[in-house]
Amino acid sequence: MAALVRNDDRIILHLDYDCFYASVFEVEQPALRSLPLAVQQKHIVVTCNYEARRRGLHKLQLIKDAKRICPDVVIVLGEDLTKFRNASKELYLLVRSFVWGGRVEKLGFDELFLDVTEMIDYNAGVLNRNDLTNSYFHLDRNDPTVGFSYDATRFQGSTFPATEAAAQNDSSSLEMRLLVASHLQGHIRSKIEHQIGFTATGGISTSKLLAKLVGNVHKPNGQTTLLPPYTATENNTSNVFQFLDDHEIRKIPGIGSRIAEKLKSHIIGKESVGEKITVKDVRQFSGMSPSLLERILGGPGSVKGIGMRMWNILHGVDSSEVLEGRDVPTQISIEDSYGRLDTLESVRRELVVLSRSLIRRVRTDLLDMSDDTAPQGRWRAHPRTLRLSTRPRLPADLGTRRAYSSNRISRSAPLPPFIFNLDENIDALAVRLVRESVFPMFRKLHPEKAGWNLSLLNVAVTNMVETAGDQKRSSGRDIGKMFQQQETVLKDWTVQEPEPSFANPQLPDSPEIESQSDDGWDDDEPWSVDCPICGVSIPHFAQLAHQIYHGDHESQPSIIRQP
DNA sequence: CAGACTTAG
DNA sequence: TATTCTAAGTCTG
Repeated sequence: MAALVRNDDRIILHLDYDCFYASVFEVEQPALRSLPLAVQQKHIVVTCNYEARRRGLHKLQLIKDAKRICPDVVIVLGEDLTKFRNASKELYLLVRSFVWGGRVEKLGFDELFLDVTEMIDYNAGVLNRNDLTNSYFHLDRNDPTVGFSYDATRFQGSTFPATEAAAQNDSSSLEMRLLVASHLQGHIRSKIEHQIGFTATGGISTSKLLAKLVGNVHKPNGQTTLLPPYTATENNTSNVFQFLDDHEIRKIPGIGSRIAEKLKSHIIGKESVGEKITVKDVRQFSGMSPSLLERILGGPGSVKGIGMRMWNILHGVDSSEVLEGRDVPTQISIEDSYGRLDTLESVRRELVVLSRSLIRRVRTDLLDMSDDTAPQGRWRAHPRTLRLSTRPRLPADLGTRRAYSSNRISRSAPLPPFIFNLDENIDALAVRLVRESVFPMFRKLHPEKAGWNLSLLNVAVTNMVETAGDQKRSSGRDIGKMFQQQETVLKDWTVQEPEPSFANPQLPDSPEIESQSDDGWDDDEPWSVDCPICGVSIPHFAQLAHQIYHGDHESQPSIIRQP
């Protein structure tokens, strides 16, 4: 058997805000707290509060079923994610303010991973073992008045297993470090509740995998610490195996429907329709090994090294790091779904609506307003690529049993830079973007004029290039990368070509674009462009003056962003 | 790189 | 089973 190496030196917290979308409405309108509340997107309940769950509602239920089961349910519309995104950001910033080194990773809108190893090792180190009951947790190394009192003779919240074995008094033991961490977790959850109004569920362990899974044990508004021992000895069984073994494999993070199906059919055979299979079933399967898993799960399209990775996960081993939050996203996308979308004109109308939202989001998420020298805001990054995705409605004929597929198709093209013009109104920018770029891409994706019917449209910007001078992360480290970044940004700024360098996707027979066939983008207004040194938006006529102001790049004549 | 696929909430 | 509205990451051609 391969050696089992578990890394127990890290302390990881997982936080999950309880029924997040519903809670956002409850915080906004506290009267909703005592009522059954469901959040609707299109024809389904995407989430509901616990009062609604008590009455039989659940996630991803049809609205008509929800109303039938619970006629007095309060239904609110949640298709616009803006307020969820804002609440998520506010919570993230609060939590990050507690964690040394800002080691906080977001997973979706409602989950966080915290690497609190340094805080815990420091605080376990200053414990007074003669008076553990009156301990003090230091939230600031340099200011001893910042922190909270706690009782270090007991865990805060619940544990798994529920009853502890013999307590160890050694401050460097894993048990003591986890105990201290459970009090930090409790403090953070209480701040989240009292300062912002959300309850959250917490998990405390030594990896993202175990912290997330163990948090599920007491939901909602609870927290659970996975107790040692994490490795089996002659006398004790490992609590990690104890905990993991009864989990359905599909519930393990990293095992999705695809992998679960493959494992299932290889372990219990093909004709197993609704059956469950647990971690123990897989782990104890005859001949189980990383290489057997590699044979079962490998093959074309699957990730390399998947056998070893799955073997580790099934043994509770996860060495993945808590990644620091990024200050710019890698993509921004807007989508909507439709019951029926089968004419060019309706598609064009919807694409304009989506593009408007997209440009609004690009402005709110990519514009840094905290720079006094740029009153309109300074671009933190420029996306360079535009992507249109659609989901054609499945042919209804023999459609009951079709293979698994994501069923989305997409086309990408360079993003025309005029959308960064802050003086232009968003409606006009959206109409132009659709006319000159998105709609031509649609024609490329669906060359036939009719005969299709779409259930989804998605417009996205990707391929972000960060603006020079935007510190990657507050720590300001990794100077080499910043210079490298600056170099790649500068490379994008070249002397303007006489010809428009990014043409419309070539559709000679497209009547929609023939009116402006040969003047490209730079027909009317001069674009404002962004200085690669300081990021400010410069009108065309002021570029030379701005370059002289910087001196750095005075050797470059007329700079314009190349697609 | 573009496009499909997988996983996640 | 996907259903909603996203976001990230990996693989193949």
